[in-house]
Amino acid sequence: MTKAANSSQLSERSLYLFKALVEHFIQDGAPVGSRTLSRDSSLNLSPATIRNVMADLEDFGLLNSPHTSAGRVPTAKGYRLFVDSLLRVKDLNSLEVEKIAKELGPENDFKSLMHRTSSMLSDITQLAGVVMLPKNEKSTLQHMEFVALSGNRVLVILVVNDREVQNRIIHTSRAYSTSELQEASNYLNDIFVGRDLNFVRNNILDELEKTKEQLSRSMQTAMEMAQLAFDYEKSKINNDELLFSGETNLMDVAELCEVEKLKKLFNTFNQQRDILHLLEQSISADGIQVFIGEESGHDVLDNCSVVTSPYEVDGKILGVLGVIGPTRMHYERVIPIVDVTAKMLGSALNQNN
Amino acid sequence: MTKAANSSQLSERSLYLFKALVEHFIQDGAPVGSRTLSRDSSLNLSPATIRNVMADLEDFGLLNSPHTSAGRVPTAKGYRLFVDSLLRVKDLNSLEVEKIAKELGPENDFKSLMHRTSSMLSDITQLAGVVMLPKNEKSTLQHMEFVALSGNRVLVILVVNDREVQNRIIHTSRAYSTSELQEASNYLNDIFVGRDLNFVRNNILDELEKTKEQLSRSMQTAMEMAQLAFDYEKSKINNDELLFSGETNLMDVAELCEVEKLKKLFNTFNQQRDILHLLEQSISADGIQVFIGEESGHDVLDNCSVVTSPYEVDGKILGVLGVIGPTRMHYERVIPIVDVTAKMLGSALNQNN
DNA sequence: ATTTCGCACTCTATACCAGAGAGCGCTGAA
DNA sequence: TTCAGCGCTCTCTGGTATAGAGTGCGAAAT
Repeated sequence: MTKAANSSQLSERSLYLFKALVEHFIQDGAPVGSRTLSRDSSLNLSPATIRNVMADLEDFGLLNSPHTSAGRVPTAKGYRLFVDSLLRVKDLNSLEVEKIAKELGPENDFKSLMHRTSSMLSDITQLAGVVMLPKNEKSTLQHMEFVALSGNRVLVILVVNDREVQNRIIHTSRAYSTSELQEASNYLNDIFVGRDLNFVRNNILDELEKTKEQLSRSMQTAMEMAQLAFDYEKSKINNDELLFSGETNLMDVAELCEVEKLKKLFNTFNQQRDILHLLEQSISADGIQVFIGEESGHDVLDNCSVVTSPYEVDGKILGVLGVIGPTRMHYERVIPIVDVTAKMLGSALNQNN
Repeated sequence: MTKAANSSQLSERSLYLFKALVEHFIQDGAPVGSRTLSRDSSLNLSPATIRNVMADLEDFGLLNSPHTSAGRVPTAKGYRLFVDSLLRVKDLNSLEVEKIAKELGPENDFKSLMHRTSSMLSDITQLAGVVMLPKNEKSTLQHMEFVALSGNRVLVILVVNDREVQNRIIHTSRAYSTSELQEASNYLNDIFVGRDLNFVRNNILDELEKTKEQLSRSMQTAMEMAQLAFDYEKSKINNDELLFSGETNLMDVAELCEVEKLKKLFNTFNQQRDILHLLEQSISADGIQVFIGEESGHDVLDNCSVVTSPYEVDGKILGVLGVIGPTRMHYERVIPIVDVTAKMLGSALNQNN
């Protein structure tokens, strides 16, 4: 064992070679051997020397041989070191920045802005993009409205958080006139606008009791109707919190070209649970985060890395976006892309909503 | 050449054997040879005889040998004959019908009803489900509403066709009060409710001119605002006309286990164009339709069949739904499933909206 | 002490070959 | 008309040989 390995501290040269190896592997995808590295790295070292160094790196758990006589491949720990300490992030060229800016223009409404962000991410990186929608825990009622439909049905529209419009149809026991519904919504708006949605939900009944005497019979029914609407709102699970794009790009990635793996991965995307969990980890940490392969704890992501960044408006984090690709991705490009996109989405949301 | 081949009319027996062969192939996916067929078919014929029959069937273009000495496989034409004339559709067992009915219960709103339909189709068939949303050519304005938001923004809500809620945010030059907006929407509702959306779009300006004198200045601005909203509505392309589910199920299908094919197929799904075109063909024909493999003209669907049925409310066809799977699918099961689903979706829409 | 060279060894990928098995078409007999 | 038999074709499987890439280690060189 060489000095480097004993000192539990890798030499400058070892790190340099390690970096070269990782870059080479990211480029080619093939395990890289001593000879290749000797040829390509600017240090003039013989393959034999490099073999010694690589043996050290393997002792440190940074490298790994798929089998006795293949080249070496970075481990998850190796990628970690690479991403955290060795990686030199490239600046995006102005053309790319421009493209991002164009996609995230202010002429989009909220939902389509999110969609565009996701598909733009996948497009520009040629990997899979994902955007986590803001969690609507702190939903504030902005406006509510009833519209009479045919056949004893009433359309309830809720405007929430200055941005989101929810609607559902409820069936009522009798038909309501437009003016009745107008009256009802005016009354409810007066009381509840600006309040938290949970508060509204919990207090509709109380309010109903409190004002029972002074309300006309028709108004009471209207209130009950509103309650119905909110009960629904409660039961409605937010099952489309994640937007994916470009999953098919992952089919081009050599590491994932087995149908079995792809199926598992795609199913994970569809279930959303695991990915959601992963993204939620990143919502608290600020700035770019990189999850590498098995690190994440989800074995479906074995050969995958996830690069995420929260996006925020007025310093308040709304959600997380990111890119999913093979561990062997071009971090130096993907990281700034995710970074810039998060910032631009933030400012687009700011001026737009 | 035997008599059967000359008479340009296949014998009863030939057809029986053909049917047996197709069923066998659908079951196993492996080319089926004369011996197998001799063993499994209830006719007691020797492999040699069956070989003669199979040769006839091949002359008719119904069968095909992948290579000299494999079994036979049905051609597209063969599937066509099978589906059109030989197939005996199974009745669904009550359990399955129940399951479909449960998923399409009336407690769903329009959009989620469509989603459920699609995912139910894929779930029950273990193939990919697709639902084409109603084309909104004949959109009738049901109600419109303006809601003031912060910062000179106004939320415009359109209720269309007794069912669909559209909304967008427009930026205005000044802030409007709630009562101003109320007044504006009342006015516009009076004029335009029940009219076609295109009519509204085209006549807003006229109406504005006509009533210029009698309107207050603020009302005029409100009208302009409405026009803005409708201009947007026009530019908004309907890019989510198709809902897919269970694409990953196709990964289990042996015929499609090559990554390249899958990628092409998935990309086709994402582009929607080709599939949309296919489904539109089926909207005019009433009842179940089966597109088999290359027949459809889209070579991505080489090994795929598409089973579709339009769904209707009050005898008016709203859209099309269906299942996409390998040519080698269990038609006798899939066809009634699609059929029943279309009918149930129709009645769910009827009582629901 | 570090670097390098040389050599033996290991593992993979590829091609090639042989034998088995499945299936076909054809012919001639029942 | 049916069917048994025969020769032929094609695929699949497993075994073997070979080339290539890369390692590890000891000895020589710097």
